[in-house]
Amino acid sequence: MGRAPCCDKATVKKGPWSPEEDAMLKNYIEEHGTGGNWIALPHKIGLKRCGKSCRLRWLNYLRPNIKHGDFTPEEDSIICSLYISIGSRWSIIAAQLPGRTDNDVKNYWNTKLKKRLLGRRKDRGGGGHHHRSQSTADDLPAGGDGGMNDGGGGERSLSASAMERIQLCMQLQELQNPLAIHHNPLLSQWPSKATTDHNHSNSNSNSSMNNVTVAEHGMSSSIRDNHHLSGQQLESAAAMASPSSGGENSNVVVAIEAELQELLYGGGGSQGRASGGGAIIDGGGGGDGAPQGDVDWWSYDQGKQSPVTCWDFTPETSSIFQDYTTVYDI
DNA sequence: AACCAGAACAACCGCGGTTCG
DNA sequence: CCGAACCGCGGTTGTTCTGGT
Repeated sequence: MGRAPCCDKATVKKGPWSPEEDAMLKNYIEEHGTGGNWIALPHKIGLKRCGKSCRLRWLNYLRPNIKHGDFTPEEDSIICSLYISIGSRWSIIAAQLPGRTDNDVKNYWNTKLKKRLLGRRKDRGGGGHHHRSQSTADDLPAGGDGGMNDGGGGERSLSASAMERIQLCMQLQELQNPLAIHHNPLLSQWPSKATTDHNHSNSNSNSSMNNVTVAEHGMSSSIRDNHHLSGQQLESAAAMASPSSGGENSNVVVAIEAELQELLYGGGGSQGRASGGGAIIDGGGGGDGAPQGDVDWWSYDQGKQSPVTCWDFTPETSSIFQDYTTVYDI
């Protein structure tokens, strides 16, 4: 049974918004608010638009204090680190970037950062570093080996973003220590475990056994319950990020933090950056391991523009990030 | 100057989760 | 408890812009 369409597609206008439509929507919302019902909103205003379209337009474009373009190195760093940690949870990532929307972040990642990070590997490949695990986006095949696919086609349950994160993680780790990836039990187990967890990802009350894996890594229940991270995502985030999951993985995180700088800004680039070398994930030993030299961008945020003051940093997201900071021992 | 390819951005689509009657 | 309506999110597509030839 299909879902009923949210609006009559024959009568609603599609495509780019005109300045007049923008003005109508903006004026109405500023005067009356959304009224809690986006579907009814266009009818009240007299717009021939789908309610979803109105909502999107408001959130991504018309809302006050929206920033467009010119992502700073700090923002780059936040996006990359969070993406590696939690995957394509653009709304959560965007919540850490004042004035940025999830759509903006997503576009920025897809068009720039991803290419900068993943694309760079190919350059390296030609430049003398030749590694065992070919982990570029193109190279990771359905039947790929290197321990990532555990016999029975584990890749079936891995999303593209998950694969991407594996690639990034492997790539970064290899840069740090070409041998380490093959000795990381969590990474080598991950596909099969993720498959198991993924099958139960929606049952947060019954899949206690799968949650054990999460609990072992210290993931809080509120993240799991409130934000529906799949077992796969939790697993990857926890495996890569949790300091409690073992020193080896902490090393991975440290490697990621360090190598992000190299990947993003080139060799020695971190030297010249005022900040951005910090870590969302302070894997370096339980909170003491603040990155020396560079300003960690969490401190930067807290000192100058705390997430709490973000324009869309709601109490809910605040609590979520409380969880993250707890989990990741930030 | 014209054309083309790739990049960047805006918007749409469909799905899962939540709420409410 | 169930189903419909709604919300929010992530993925994808379409359009516009920009740089190169």
